[in-house]
Amino acid sequence: MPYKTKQRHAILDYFAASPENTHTAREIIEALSISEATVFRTLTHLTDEGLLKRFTGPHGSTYQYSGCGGHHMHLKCKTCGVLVHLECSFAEEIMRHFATEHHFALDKEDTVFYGLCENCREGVRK
Amino acid sequence: MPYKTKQRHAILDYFAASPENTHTAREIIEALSISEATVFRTLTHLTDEGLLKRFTGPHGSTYQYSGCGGHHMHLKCKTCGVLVHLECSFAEEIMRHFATEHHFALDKEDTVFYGLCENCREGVRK
DNA sequence: TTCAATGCAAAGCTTTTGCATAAAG
DNA sequence: CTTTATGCAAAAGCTTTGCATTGAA
Repeated sequence: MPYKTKQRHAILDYFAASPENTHTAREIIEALSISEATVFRTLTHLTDEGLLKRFTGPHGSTYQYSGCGGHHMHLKCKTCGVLVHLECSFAEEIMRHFATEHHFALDKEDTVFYGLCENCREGVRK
Repeated sequence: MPYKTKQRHAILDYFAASPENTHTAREIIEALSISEATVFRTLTHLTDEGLLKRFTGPHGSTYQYSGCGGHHMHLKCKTCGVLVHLECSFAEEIMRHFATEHHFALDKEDTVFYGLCENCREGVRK
């Protein structure tokens, strides 16, 4: 089981303070003045434990608070990065469709829908 | 417009030869003996042109042939990496649900469902 | 005391860039 | 002749690892 260290707490608090935003390892390193090694190791642990969600992009990974740890899909806005938790019975419908029609067992945890949220959609129109 | 070079052709042929598989930059570099710089530059160009699809993971990117270039969602198997093109009217239903119920404009091109394909699912059971 | 976590520095990887040369249009 | 592509080597990131030390249980 993980030890309750000052660093681990600081990092988790940082994410919990803005559950709607994603943060990079670099950002944590600079904001909290914790060593690179510790930040990367802790981010990996927290992700493995399900407390954070990791998004891997072309220029490295970003992480986001996932305190709920629920088994559900997510919607992610390509512009502002906000992550919407999809607690919706329609998810089951999607699962069923892929299973019966495409012989594909969807992984809820890992599936992320990408698109534009309401706010950013309006921004585009302007 | 891009020049028709020997290297560009070789790379595109390599992908076209196995449209159902993903390949890494390193693999291309070694298999075709083309310089790193050229491979990365060409992969970027081909992805921008829509001829390849890029998947970014924790340890680098993988690319897959995408000749069809269609506007549809994809299913990707987490185990074998196979990419299934989702040409299915259910996609419209999903779009509509997210738009009306979640005010979210899904991006078909970028949305990838992750899970296990039929073959790999059977493998797990053994 | 025991075992995990930290920090520092060094190393590993993937990917990018500068620049001279070669090839395509 | 003009413009893009190539190759090499160097550099830039992001992330990981080794090792001695610190701190939690």
